[in-house]
This record gives sequence, structure tokens and C-alpha cells, in this order.
Amino acid sequence: MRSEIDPSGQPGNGESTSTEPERSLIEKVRRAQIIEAAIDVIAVRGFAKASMAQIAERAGVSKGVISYHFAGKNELIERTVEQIYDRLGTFVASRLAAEGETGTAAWLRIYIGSLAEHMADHRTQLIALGEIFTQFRTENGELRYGIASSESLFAHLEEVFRAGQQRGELRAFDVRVMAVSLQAAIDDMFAYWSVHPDHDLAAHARELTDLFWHATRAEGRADS
Amino acid sequence: MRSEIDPSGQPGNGESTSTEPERSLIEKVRRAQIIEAAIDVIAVRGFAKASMAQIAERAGVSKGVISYHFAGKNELIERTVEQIYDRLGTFVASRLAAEGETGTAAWLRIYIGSLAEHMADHRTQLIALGEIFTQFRTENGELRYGIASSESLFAHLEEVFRAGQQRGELRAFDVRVMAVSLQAAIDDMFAYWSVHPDHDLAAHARELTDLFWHATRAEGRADS
DNA sequence: TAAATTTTTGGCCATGCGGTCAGAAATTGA
DNA sequence: TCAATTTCTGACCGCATGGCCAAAAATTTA
Repeated sequence: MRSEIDPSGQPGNGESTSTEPERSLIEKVRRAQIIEAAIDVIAVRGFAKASMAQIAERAGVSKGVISYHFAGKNELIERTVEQIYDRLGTFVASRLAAEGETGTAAWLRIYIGSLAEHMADHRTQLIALGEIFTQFRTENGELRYGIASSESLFAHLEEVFRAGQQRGELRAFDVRVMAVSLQAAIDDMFAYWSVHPDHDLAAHARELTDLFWHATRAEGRADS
Repeated sequence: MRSEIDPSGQPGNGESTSTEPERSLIEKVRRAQIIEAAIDVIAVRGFAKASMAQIAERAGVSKGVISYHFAGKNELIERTVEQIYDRLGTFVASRLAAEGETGTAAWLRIYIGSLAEHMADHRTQLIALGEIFTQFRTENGELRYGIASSESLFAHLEEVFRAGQQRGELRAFDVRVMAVSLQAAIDDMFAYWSVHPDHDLAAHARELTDLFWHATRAEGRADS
């Protein structure tokens, strides 16, 4: 998986700037139903085998219905990511907001922990998201949700680290490398859990918090 | 990218146990030529668009030639990975062997550093490998070179960490989580460099060494 | 109720894929 | 030199895909 979320709580710089198109009830229900089917099929059969026909069958409608309610497969996938993504982001942001400003150690614990907690309760979504992030490509062949699109996430993590450094709480290190590595470790925590369902995700999250606290804290500091 | 290499220098548990089939000169030349074309096409156009037709065109032969010299696309891809992989493994193993036993700090530096050094000189191969590792699937839909196939690599890293812990050099931590996280951070170092060619790979490798040394070392120890 | 509109169906299309094959071309060996 | 063998070509196959559309069905509006 790649590019979790921007936990800053911003409304998201997505395409939803101008007025949302009005949707009839049927429209909304069908779109939700198709997205749910897409998540299931992608999680179970893998992104590559999640054809329009498969998704339509799962949703119990004919293939044309998807084309009627979505501009195409790309839009369906992007709306699917958007939905999962938004819920996760809301959850993490609320957890972080509930804590106030209590330093980097607490921030790491809550950030990593809340991501893990939410995903533990939404395994199917996590697996679908992992499939999409690693396989969904734009027409020119680039990963649609690849490292290149994680820039705003990296920037946010960098800011957290830089603030900790300025407070004297963290040692000197390259914040970009730390941000990329933290994200990588989180991504692979989920990827590992995807493959090993019995793996203890919460414990992994706690270990990861320790790992990055030791990696970032200033010399001579005790654990928090 | 996933599943770098087993740096233990073992001959590799691959399929090459029994006697290698004899190959004519033409056979060897053609296979090398086709593998090279495959690397180029995969690196430039992406794995998804690297069809037999594309690879054949790049190699300057007709499509049938590939089928003549390889059992199918799967064999071509696997031989391609094998080639890149073997060279990288040889390089890293020799660097590690040249150092002898000098503790975990040195091991981390040489392991991460030699991977980065070799890949810096073989960017096209690295990108092709990244494409293959993240997209090449078995017939049942699993990633051919995914986390599930990294078990032996994780086991090896765990052993390095466990040895350091027993020597009192490293603090207590979950070696599996540390192994998965180190591999993730290395993978993403390469992935980041794939997307940002001007990124300083050697400096990133040094930062990563620092990161994991701080994350793993026993309390009260100075940097080495 | 009747017309207008929205929604759904299921078949059809062009495209690109990996793989196969008969026969041509090139190479080898006697 | 000339047959045997290896290597190569380019057309062709079956298959699955995403998307399209005319017509049927369902729903809303007048």
C-alpha cells in the first residue's frame, strides 16, 4: 500500500472543488452498491481480475449499469479509493485531534496506532486499497497512487518531524528520508498483515512506534 | 520493490538444481538479447505494457523467436529476475564477506550501502525489477515476488538482529517487525529514487543506516 | 391514464493479449 | 554439394477486456 492519508484534516485537494452534481436516490444507491461490489471483487480476486463483468455480477446488475452510473472503470476505481480513504482519514484525524499537542512520541503512537486500529476493523477495504495502490495505473503507465502522488503526505510527516527537532525532542536527521521510511514501514505492516492474517497488527503497530521513537529521539532522552 | 536478495551467499534454492540443459551459441546469445530487451521495455514502458510483441520489436526479432527460446512469458520474466538478482546478490555477498565480523553497525552500513551502490550503477535493471516485483503474478493471482516469497530474506535479517541482541549490542525488540520494516525502508528508498532520479541515493542509504542503528542499538551506546 | 424521462438489459464491437504453426531461411554436417 | 537440422518469420487463433448502443423496462411527471 502507498499513500495513506493526509492527516491534516484538510478537505482534500481532490476534484471535488466545484459543486457536486445532484444525484437521485437511485443514483446514490446504485453507486454505493457498485463500489461495495468493486471492493469485494478486488479484495477477493485481485485488481487484475476485477473486470467490469465481475463487478457487475457481484453487484447483481448488468455490465451496462456501471457504464451508466460511472464515466468508466477509472472513475469507479477512483471513487472507491476516495470512499475508503476519506473514512480512514476522518478516523485518524479525530484521534489526533482528541490528543492535543503532547509531543512526537504520543503523535507516533496515535498516528500509527489509529491507522492500524481502523484497518483491523476493515480488512477487506485494506486489501482492496493495497491492490489498487500497487496496480492501478494512469493511461501513460504511471502508478495512479504511487510514490509520486505521496508528496503531500511526505510533506506533512516532514513537518511533524521538523517541529520535534525544533523543540529539541528529536535528534538531527534527514526528515525526507525519515518520512519515506516511516510510510514504507506502515505500508508494509499492512501488506504483511494482508498476507498473514494471524499476524498481530496491534502489536506490530506498537513495535513500529518504538522503532521510530528510538530512531528519531534526541540522545539521552528516556522513553516516554 | 520487494525481496532484495539473500545475502548469505547460498547458491540459491532456485529451480537450477539438476543439470542445466546444453545451449548452442545462438541460443545463449538470443536469450541474453531477449532478456536485455525485456529489461529495457519493462523499465521504459512499464510491466503492464511490456507485451511479447513489444519485447520482440525491441530485440529486433519476430515474436515467435521468444516462444522458440523461452517456454513462455513467465519463463522469460523469471530468467530476467534471476539474472539481475544473481548479480546483485554476488556483489552484496562479496562486500559483506570482505568485512568479516565487525558488529551490527558495520553490517547495516555495508548491507544497505552495497545494495544502493550496485543499484546506482544499474538504474534500468532496478526499475525493471521494481516493476516485476510489484506486478508479476502467478496464475492464481498472487504476487510472484511478494511478501509471501520474502520469508527466507526475513529469516536471514532476523538472524542478524538476534545475533546482535545476544551480543548485547542491540536492545530488545521484535526481530520480525524490525526485519520487515528494514526491508520496507530499503525497498522504498529504491522506489523513491526510481521516481526522483536526482535524489541522492548514497546519502539516503547513509541516513537509513543511521535510522536503523538508532532504532536497534542498546541503550547508552555511542554511535560506531 | 398517457407521455416523458430515467434506468436497465444483453448483445456487439474493436483492441490487444499470449501462444501456435506451416513453411521459409539459415546453418550445420557428411 | 546437398541433405538434415536449427532457427526464424508473419499470419493466425481463441480469449478476455472496456466500452457502446438500440431497445426494453421501470419510474416519474403531467
